[in-house]
Amino acid sequence: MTTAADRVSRRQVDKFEERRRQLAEGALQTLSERGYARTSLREIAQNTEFSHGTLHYYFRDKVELIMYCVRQYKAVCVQRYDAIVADSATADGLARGFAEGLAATCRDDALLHRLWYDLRSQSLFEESFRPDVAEIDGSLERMIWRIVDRYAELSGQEPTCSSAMAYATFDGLFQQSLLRHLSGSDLALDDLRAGARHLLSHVVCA
Amino acid sequence: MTTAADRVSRRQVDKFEERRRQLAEGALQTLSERGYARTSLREIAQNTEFSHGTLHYYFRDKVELIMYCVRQYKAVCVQRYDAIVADSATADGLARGFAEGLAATCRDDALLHRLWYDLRSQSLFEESFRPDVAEIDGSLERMIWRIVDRYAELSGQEPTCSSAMAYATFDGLFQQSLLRHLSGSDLALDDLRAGARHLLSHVVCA
DNA sequence: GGAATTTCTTGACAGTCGTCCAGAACCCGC
DNA sequence: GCGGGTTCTGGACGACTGTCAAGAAATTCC
Repeated sequence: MTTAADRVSRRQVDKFEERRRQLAEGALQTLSERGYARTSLREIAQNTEFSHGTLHYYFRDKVELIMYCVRQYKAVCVQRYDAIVADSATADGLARGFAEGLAATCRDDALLHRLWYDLRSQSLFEESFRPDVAEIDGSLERMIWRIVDRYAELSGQEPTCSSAMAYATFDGLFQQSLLRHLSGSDLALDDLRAGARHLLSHVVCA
Repeated sequence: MTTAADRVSRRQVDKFEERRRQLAEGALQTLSERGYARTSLREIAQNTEFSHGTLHYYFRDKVELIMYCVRQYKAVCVQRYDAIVADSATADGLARGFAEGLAATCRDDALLHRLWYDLRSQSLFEESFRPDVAEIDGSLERMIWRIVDRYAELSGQEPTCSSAMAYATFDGLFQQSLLRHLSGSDLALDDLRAGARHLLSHVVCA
């Protein structure tokens, strides 16, 4: 049964979680504009309607806030491509949809992914970042593998490499494209599209 | 002709440059251990035999020091693989040498390359970093391309992708391997070797 | 409406940061 | 060994950082 105290506590927990989510959303925005190293808690708070003290009411310290943000980022990031897998009936259609999806992500969410690469680099130095970063990396790898696997299936071929390999190469391609796109290159997105399709056709064989 | 003043001035310039190089070397060491965001000028100075004030005698500000370090890193980094190209007489020998070179770099210079990925991420936020980062990225791309091109030549095949594509994928592979290696994975180096050979055989065709 | 609890603000704290500068220490030609 | 230039030191400065706690404000409950 549910006591009155449980109901109260439950609602408080929900409100608490909701505010955490809301604060993390603002933080994610500020972080993606300024980068991890240059963003202070006061700056994050200024882009919300709360004071900097509030951040310490909802998060123990800066690391906990950052990691909460990263996990929130992941949720948005991964599922985008599963619709493409579900909607594509031919290998070529999947390839086209995937390439377009990557280009759209690079164009529309450039700042968020810039932050992702920043935080992944930080995790090379800050061990406390690694578990969450590894988890996101893993879910991205699985996402890429669903694409590759479905592409192989649709084209009646077999993947020629491991999922780790596939993820590493697609990630490298995306990262390089992001760098060029943010540097103002007009060709970056087209090259990303072409590169993705080329890569996809090379990770499978009959 | 060379005047006495010229000789004096010349020697001073040399000494000045030599000390800059020496300070940058120490800075590179400290930076690679702690990362860009966590390394202060005082900390850099403490790992040399000089005081923190000296850094500002030889470098205008922190950015100039960092960029000087990065350029020094580049010089060490690129040429390593050209010997492999020159020494390999067969396609398979080149592939083996290249794969072993990548694994050795990942093992021996992990911290330096961790710093490279850190600084490249920083360049996504700090525009003043971009020219130097882009230049290093370009020289790495050319280095990779010399490998691929020579491999195609030795195996009587043609490259199937652009040099930008080749660099992006090999870089992605290396970066992922570095992350796993630094996280303590024993398989990282072997996977890197295998991945590199696999990738190399797939960027060419008859 | 008043008491209790949650939520939020504000200011302070102890550090650290990059930068600057007055002057000490050193080097070198004369 | 003296003088002038180069090299280096170490302290000071103001700005900024993450963290904390005391209390104001808002909300909730009876």
